[in-house]
Amino acid sequence: MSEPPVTPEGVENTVLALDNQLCFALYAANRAMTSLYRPLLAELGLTYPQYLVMLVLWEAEAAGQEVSVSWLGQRLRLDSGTLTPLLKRLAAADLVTRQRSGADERVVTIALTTQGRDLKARAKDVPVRLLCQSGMAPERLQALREELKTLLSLMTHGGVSSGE
Amino acid sequence: MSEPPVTPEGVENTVLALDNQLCFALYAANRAMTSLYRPLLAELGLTYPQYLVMLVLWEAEAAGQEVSVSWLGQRLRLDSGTLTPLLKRLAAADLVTRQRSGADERVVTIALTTQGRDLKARAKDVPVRLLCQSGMAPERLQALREELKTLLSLMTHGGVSSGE
DNA sequence: CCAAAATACATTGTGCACAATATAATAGTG
DNA sequence: CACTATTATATTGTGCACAATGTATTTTGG
Repeated sequence: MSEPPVTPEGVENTVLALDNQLCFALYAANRAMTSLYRPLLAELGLTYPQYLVMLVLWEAEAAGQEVSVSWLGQRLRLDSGTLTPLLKRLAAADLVTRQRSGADERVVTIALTTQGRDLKARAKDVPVRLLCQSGMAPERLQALREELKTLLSLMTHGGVSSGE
Repeated sequence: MSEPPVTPEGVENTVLALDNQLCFALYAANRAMTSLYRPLLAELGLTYPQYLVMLVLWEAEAAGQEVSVSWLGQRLRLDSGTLTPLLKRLAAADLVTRQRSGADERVVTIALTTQGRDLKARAKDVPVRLLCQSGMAPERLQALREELKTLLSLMTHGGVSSGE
């Protein structure tokens, strides 16, 4: 499509051009997506990261899985510095309870309250409403999601041929 | 591939499953990407959003474009609440200058310092170093980037055929 | 059993994002 | 020209992210 640049400045200008950066496409798309979610989640009284936590909790409950802070962190790739205050806000909103595990006093177990459980039904149509707003074909969105998951696993588990 | 769920709970569990969310793939991939950038950008003394601002400034300078805060905001889709403190930090690091425009006292013009200009050469290999770490084929990364840009424009301009 | 290492969570501090609001300068209207 | 609306940036407040550190609780090895 475009001629390869020949001067050093040309190389820099092409390589460093904002529109050529996958990272910026990712960054901008993520913020745009979050902005679309914001009004829908506001109806539920949730921020976007809080919504993700609730998704995990609903899923865990359906699977009979007990949830600790660290388990949540592994699932969402977030640490206690993010989760602790977030979970305190969810607890203040009466959506979850936080209590020290009896078996291991270091562990804090997160459980849904009745209100937190009931929110699941109201959240059910959020994903569909949102994907409609995106206006992209479902198969294409699904393909994009799988590509992102591939990229994520490559980026987090150290690329193609790391012997590790 | 997977059987469609028949019970209401099954529908909820499928639709709300974390791994089925494009938004989470986007959110997680974006944070993973930023984490890969962090150590590279730390060598330059930049955070990731600061790096994006520098990309825009380098590009604008090459094009002879004068840069205001609002122009930066349009390019990066960020508002003054984010940019003002960020630009003050870049100015404190002596990478940019901020001064009121003579023609219109409302406008703050952002310009590169010599140090800010020189940083471009050191940043040149950052994108390549990063994409190598991702371990995904360049054409595939490029295709993913274009899909994200399409999604972004659909989400922000609300539909396919924005004549704009 | 006891000291040292590991684990789980909490806290602190910095830097975004973004909504809401404030302030100042300019443009538009009668 | 006075008045209003608009525009550009700044400020304030909330909520993430994440590095670094702290603290309490197991676990492990001798």
